[in-house]
Amino acid sequence: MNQRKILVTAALPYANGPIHLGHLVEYIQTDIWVRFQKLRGHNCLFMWADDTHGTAIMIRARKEGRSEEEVIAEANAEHQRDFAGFQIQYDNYGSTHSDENKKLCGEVWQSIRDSGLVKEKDVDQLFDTEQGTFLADRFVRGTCPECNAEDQPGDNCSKCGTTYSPAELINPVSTLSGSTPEIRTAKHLFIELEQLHEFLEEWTQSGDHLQPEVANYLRGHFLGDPQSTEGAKPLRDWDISRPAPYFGFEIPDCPGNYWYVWFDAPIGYIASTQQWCERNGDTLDNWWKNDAAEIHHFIGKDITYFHTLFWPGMLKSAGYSLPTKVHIHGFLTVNGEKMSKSVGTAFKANTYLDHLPPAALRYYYASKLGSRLDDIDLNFDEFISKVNSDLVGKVVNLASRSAKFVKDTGLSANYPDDGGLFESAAKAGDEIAKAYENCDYNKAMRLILELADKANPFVENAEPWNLRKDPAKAQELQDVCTVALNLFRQLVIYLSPVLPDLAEKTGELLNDPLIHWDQSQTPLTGNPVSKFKHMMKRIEEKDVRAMEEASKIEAEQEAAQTENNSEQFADSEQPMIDEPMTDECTIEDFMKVDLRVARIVNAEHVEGARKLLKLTLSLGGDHRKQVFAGIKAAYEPDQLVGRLVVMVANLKPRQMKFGLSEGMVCASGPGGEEVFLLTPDEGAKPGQRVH
RNA sequence: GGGGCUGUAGCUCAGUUGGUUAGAGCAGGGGACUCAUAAUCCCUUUGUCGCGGGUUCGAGUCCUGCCAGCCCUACCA
Repeated sequence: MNQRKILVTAALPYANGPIHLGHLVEYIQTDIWVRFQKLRGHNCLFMWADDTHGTAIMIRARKEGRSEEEVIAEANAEHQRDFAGFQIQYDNYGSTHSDENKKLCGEVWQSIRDSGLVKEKDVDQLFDTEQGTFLADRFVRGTCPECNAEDQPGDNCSKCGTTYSPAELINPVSTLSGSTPEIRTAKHLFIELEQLHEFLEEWTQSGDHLQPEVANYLRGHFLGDPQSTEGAKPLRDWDISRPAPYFGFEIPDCPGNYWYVWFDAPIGYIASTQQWCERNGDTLDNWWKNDAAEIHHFIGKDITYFHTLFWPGMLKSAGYSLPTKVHIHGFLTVNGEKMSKSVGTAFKANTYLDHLPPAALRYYYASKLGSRLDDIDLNFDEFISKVNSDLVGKVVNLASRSAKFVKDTGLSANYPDDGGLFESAAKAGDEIAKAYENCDYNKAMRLILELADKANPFVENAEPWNLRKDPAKAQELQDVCTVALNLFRQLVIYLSPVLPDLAEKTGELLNDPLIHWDQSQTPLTGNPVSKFKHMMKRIEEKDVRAMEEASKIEAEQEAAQTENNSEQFADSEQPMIDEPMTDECTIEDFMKVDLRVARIVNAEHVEGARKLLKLTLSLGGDHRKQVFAGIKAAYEPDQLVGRLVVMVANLKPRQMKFGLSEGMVCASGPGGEEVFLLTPDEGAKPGQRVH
């Protein structure tokens, strides 16, 4: 077999948060593919890194009062801890905030400049004057200019679906500071992607670089179809720079401006390779400028266009190899629902590991992952039954029901007649390998389990537990167990990209490490058999429940914390809907209303009145006012006497059924029992005017 | 608003270039066994293939309309 050179990447985890089970779909998918390629004897590297730049990390560092470097170093350590826990094995783990990356970004940038793809344009963007930063869309909320729905995101309205720019919002508010941002104009650099249209059309639509539905998506959405009546659509310019302040790399020939995070992030793949090369005496060109080397990216469908349009464009301009294939997967849902942090279904990697074994999730994902973009669902009932019945009940059971009968004798010296079981399973290896290669892991798992379903009946019919009772049948017993253990070993080799742990334990059991796919093609004979130890535990429902519970508690704690930070108040907009804002008034208008602090010196029920209380208010000295207030349902007179309120002191007196009312007390609320009197802060004195 | 994908047994999914009575695993029911982590083995029930049209000798498979779900929509869909 020709040894292939294969470089693999997974999307770079963002250094602003923990790894959760959704991320792990991709990372486990990638790890399985890499392990598979290595097992087949190929020269395969998994190059990975943290994605560290952008506004989000800058803001977070600022809020926590530490440097961005500290924030990303902590994330890096946490990420690598989680990956180790899930047995995800990479050859290098870098960071986009590295010297190597900075240098490479500069080189790529220069070639793009030299190709004449860069142009300057002025861009209007909202600027938070308190935080001193431009605001990305997701940091702005405001009233929809179309339907007047309040508290809508910066890019489109969740009520009416209109899309707009954040600058068009009525009453925009920065979610960072709560202040009103202003529009500022700044120079941005753009890459004219349209110049690469023909190349991208060619690259995306031919050569099996993309799954067919992705190629369709790109054509329908961005590129247009040159054959159709509408023809090709021009690609939009890509805004590649951000003005200071920004956490990232400053653009060398454009001081005060930084590369947008999506420029330097994918270059991080190359930078990570560079680090590996330096450590291993290899050269970058050997991997990134070599037609004999394949490059495979694994990503989620949300970042499709970055990897299928911008990234190939960048690589092309800079003279690097283009991706051999971009493998795109769907998202994870939990029990049929979108993962949700607040509900606690965004299970963190280390929360899972506190309660459950990594192999279980690896197998479960493998059994659900196909080569397409469908979302996969994590259903815990299915999870439990799949792991228990497939792995423990069928696969591991083969070893645990036969190993101890040959503990003293070891495997037979010659492989016995097994009715062709081993041979046909060996032949199935090609189809299983093909399924792995195509990322059809669910198919691979199905094929492997079919083999296990044939192996168990063999043991059943051979009845080793009866054979051992008759010393004359010792050879037969050894032969039966030799077959059972070889079929088991074969299955474990096929499963080893998914279950490296099981492969290792099987190697120990049979005193022959499993390191190559081809070991599945030849039976193992004559080897001693070690004492059988449990290889995999059944999943208990209570452990799953414990994890769910732990995750829910974490979610609640986090929610409580955000509330304490008064970071974001999720107040209802109902009051504003019930009583929309009135027309603008001038300061002169306002000054006509004489608001005064007043003390309630007497409060009493009014005979015959359903809603009213009669209040006597003191403005200090002898200034007294009598007011009838509609607060009977909300307050007892006793509660009121003595307290300070705010009143409209110069309101024209009004003759009411029960007497003259000489003002109003200020209160909010819709009425009835929901009336809330305004109280000045401590220190206010009756008679003081409210400005 | 535009676009992509999906819709097959209670659940998770297979169904190759359209070709006989539509399959598997799990779950459910019955039995066997006791070596094994209440594991295993045998037998067994279940389908208006989302709905409606069309092409065809023949459609789960191709075309079309509709419905439902999921996802995407670059600081201008």
